[in-house]
Amino acid sequence: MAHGLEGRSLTAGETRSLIVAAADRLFYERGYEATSFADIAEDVGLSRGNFYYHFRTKDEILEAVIGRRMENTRTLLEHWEQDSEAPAERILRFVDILIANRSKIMEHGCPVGTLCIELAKLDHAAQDDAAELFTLFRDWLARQFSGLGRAADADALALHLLMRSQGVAALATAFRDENFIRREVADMEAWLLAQCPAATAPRSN
Amino acid sequence: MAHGLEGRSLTAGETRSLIVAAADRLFYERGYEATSFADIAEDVGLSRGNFYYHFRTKDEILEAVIGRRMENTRTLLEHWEQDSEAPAERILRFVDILIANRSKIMEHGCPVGTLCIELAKLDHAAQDDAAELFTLFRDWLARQFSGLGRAADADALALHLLMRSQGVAALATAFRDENFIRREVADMEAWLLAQCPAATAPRSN
DNA sequence: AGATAATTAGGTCGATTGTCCTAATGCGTT
DNA sequence: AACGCATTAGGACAATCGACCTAATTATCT
Repeated sequence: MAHGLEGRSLTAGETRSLIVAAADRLFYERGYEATSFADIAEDVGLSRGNFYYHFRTKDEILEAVIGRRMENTRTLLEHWEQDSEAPAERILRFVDILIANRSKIMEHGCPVGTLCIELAKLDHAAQDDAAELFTLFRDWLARQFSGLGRAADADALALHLLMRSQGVAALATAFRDENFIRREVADMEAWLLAQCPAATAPRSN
Repeated sequence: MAHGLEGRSLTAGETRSLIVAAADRLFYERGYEATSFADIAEDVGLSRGNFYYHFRTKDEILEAVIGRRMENTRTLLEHWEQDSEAPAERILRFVDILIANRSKIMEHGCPVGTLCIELAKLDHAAQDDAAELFTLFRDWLARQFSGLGRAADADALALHLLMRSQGVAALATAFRDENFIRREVADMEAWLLAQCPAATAPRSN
């Protein structure tokens, strides 16, 4: 067991967290619809009856998973903001997700993008909540571009970078081409430098 | 009825085509897994039993749908090649899909990209066949870039453009923002001009 | 027209889905 | 020790899934 609480039984909140963590991973790897109650319960090691005690509907689990991702994303972005001083460096952290997570991305795509697409096709009530995950990155990136002296088009630049990362993830999954990821990440980094008005790049715009 | 064959009953091949066309649309709009035999049969107006006469498994339908899309895509690319002389113009045709299909894209994403992602998550046997749809565009675009004098990096440029269109489609679905699509399409067109060595652009590379 | 093949309709199969219920167990408090 | 509450296990529910079969109908050919 990985939770490190073998000595005693779990509180309801802890069990709930284990369920949400398992659902998070399974929704990402297999998709929301393709993941059943039984799949999650088996993954956590619970009976389906016990599972129902914590979550009564599948929509409830989805909401909890999205909430968990929101929280994790907020934490991640805060850490990036603390670790790096320069906005450009922070943005590079975002771009490097594609490299760091390349294996999982080539297998299952981007967790956020694929969830949004699936929920859109299902016309699911939570599709706007899932899109909020994108908004988190969007606003954070826009703030970094503002700090880079591009306040006027910060949101457009943020969307552009998000767009690129989504495109790279999608094609990386289809072609399973790691070199393609590295090449496009390098291109994004070059693009980023070109967007920096006061940067060291001798390129004139 | 839209098939214009009311006067007589349909041959097996015609019924089969209707099934594949309906499955094509439903797989796109709702997703592969979320579309059932009954959904397709009802859409075409057939009984499930009759349906089974034409397709014995769901994988068979998927293969037929992919085959249909392959054929349609080949035809589309050939027409683009016939309608336009200049490679740059042809590439613009590709980019303009995002504008022409913006409504459906904002609802259900890109037909090719979303299918590839879903099949990847299901670890479906046909995922490589679906990726061949991308290859069709990839090779066609690479030929156009070669004709543009960029034979050396034609494939990389083709993948880059594919990547952009995928990214735009994904974010357009999540945010349902038509202005975003138009802005990114304009950016892609500007990028395309910049890639043309003999173009009017005074940019030196 | 009659025989043969192609096509269709309707029903059924076991498995799985999300959802729900009840009985049993664990645990802290008195 | 006994109570009360939180948690769990295991089964059961109707509905739906992909898949399959058979009988009836229609079309085609001799």
